[in-house]
Amino acid sequence: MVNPEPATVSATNFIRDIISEDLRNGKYQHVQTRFPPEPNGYLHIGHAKAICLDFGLAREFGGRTNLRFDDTNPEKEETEYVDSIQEDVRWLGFEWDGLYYASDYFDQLYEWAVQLIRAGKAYVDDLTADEVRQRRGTLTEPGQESPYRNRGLEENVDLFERMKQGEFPNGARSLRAKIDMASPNMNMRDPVMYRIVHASHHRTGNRWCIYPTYDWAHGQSDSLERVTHSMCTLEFADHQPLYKWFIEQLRIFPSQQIEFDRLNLTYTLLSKRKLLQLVREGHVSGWDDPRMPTISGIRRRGYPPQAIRAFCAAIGAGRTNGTTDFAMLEHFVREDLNRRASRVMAVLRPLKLVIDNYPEGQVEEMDAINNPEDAAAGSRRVPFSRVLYIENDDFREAPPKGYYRLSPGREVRLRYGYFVTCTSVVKDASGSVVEVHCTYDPATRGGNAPDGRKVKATIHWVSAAHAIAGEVRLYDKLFTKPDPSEVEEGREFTANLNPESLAVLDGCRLEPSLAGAQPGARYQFERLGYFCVDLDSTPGALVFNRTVALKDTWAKVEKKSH
RNA sequence: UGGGCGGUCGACUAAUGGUAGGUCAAGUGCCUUUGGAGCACUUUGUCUAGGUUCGAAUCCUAGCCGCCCAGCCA
Repeated sequence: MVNPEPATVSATNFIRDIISEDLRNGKYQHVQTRFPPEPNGYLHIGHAKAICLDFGLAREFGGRTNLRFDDTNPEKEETEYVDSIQEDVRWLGFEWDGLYYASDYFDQLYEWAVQLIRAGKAYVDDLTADEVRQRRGTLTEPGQESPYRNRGLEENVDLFERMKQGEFPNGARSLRAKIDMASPNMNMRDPVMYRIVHASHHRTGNRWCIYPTYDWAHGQSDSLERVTHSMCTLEFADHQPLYKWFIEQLRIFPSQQIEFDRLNLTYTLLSKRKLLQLVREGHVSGWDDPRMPTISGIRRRGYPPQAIRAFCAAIGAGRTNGTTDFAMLEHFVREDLNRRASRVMAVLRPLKLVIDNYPEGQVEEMDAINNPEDAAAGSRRVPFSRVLYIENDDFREAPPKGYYRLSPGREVRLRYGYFVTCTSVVKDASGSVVEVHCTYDPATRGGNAPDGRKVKATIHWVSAAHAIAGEVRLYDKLFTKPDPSEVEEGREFTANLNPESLAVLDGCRLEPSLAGAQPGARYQFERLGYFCVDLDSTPGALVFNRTVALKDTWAKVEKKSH
């Protein structure tokens, strides 16, 4: 097979070990997982790691995975996000077994809350959020109990019912679990279960004006779905005792939570809040700007889902906080595209090349291999003629040491064309080279010299008369610092934005086979990088995004000599 | 400072008391009709100090360092 599907998850990780053991010793008979995003933003590469774990591990053990939207906060959540999340999960290559919303469980949650009240385990508090905060205590000092903590059962039930009926304004009262204000675990200091929010919910409309907090809804939602292994990120480890407390009080199905480390990437921000800020303030064109680490952004950038999965498998999952090199992600993108992308020739910064001894008006169709990594990809024909465009970078009037490409008197190979030798240049008034003249050796057709002589460089080209025009967008890192959140006092992370993260090249020249290329199609522009057709393309005006550049040894050498 | 969770090459990750291995990055060479790809090789690591053991990255003790928690966000 040309493109073997890489493993969805790494050969081993501690979560797999736990699941295997749970199945072996009978703690659970099956595997049920869930991916529980809040629909308040777009999914990003960090979520991809969680998705690969949630869906990948369940798939591996013959289990099931639900997609559940944790929509407990009507003020932040929108249908737009629900739609994008589903699209992104599918694009990554996964399909859910059940599609649920935490809001599906609002009635059950309410009923259970009443049950806890009647059991003396929850109470309505009249304190405001500020007052609750003042009494919470600190990391080292216990909190104080609310004066409303011990009011009567019936009064609690009545008040809670009236909260639901909408008798009180936002924030006037809350329902709190009655646990332990002196607990060293802040989550156990009578956490809020319900707050009053008179806001319309994207699914339940105006039916409710009290909404469960995440802590109250999450564990019970898992339990209702019979989730066996509930994976989440490390910061929720402190909440586990609370979830267990609820489950024990209610005597419901015990889901097991397993925390793993969040993905961090160099030069990348993975905070929904900051990503939203980039969008709102117009630093990027939208959630799907190809520079964004969102799934929709990297999709538009041209990253293949297989590459994302291979990357997630490679980084694994553990419990140590770290930061993965962005280069690791790019490696998997290149590795995937190298095997699958068709090669074409495109000249981004055109320089005219005239072959003086090539017959005027003659056109030859040269055979070009579509993908040297995949014989099945076949070949195509590329028109060759007397006037070509070559890459501006591929000619130097005064070549530095180690530069192999074209320069006066030097012979190079035109890929799939002929050997040409530079004879002269034409300059404009300012002294820059605008045209290069050469002669070609007719015996080298296709790029082979019968006499066996070698050239040190092969450069790409397009025939001036046959090339089609196109726009190419060159993307670079969005931030200049490995840790974009590292800023001087009083500055914002936006100060680290890379002003050169986008360079738009107009007037690029593409080989004619690219005419009609469809949005999303991926190619390798030989010697330059991987590019994909952007959504902004129209039939007559192609736009390409640079997905990732090819590794460039020469650039490295040149940089070192400076 | 109370509680929770962690510390293995520069980065990510294996080794589950028995040879510290893989991937990325970096470097060197080979090869090449992409300065791509591929191939070969190289450099660098168990936080510290004690202890248990024939044997410790792994177990114990004590330190040190890092991350998380004081939203009616998730």
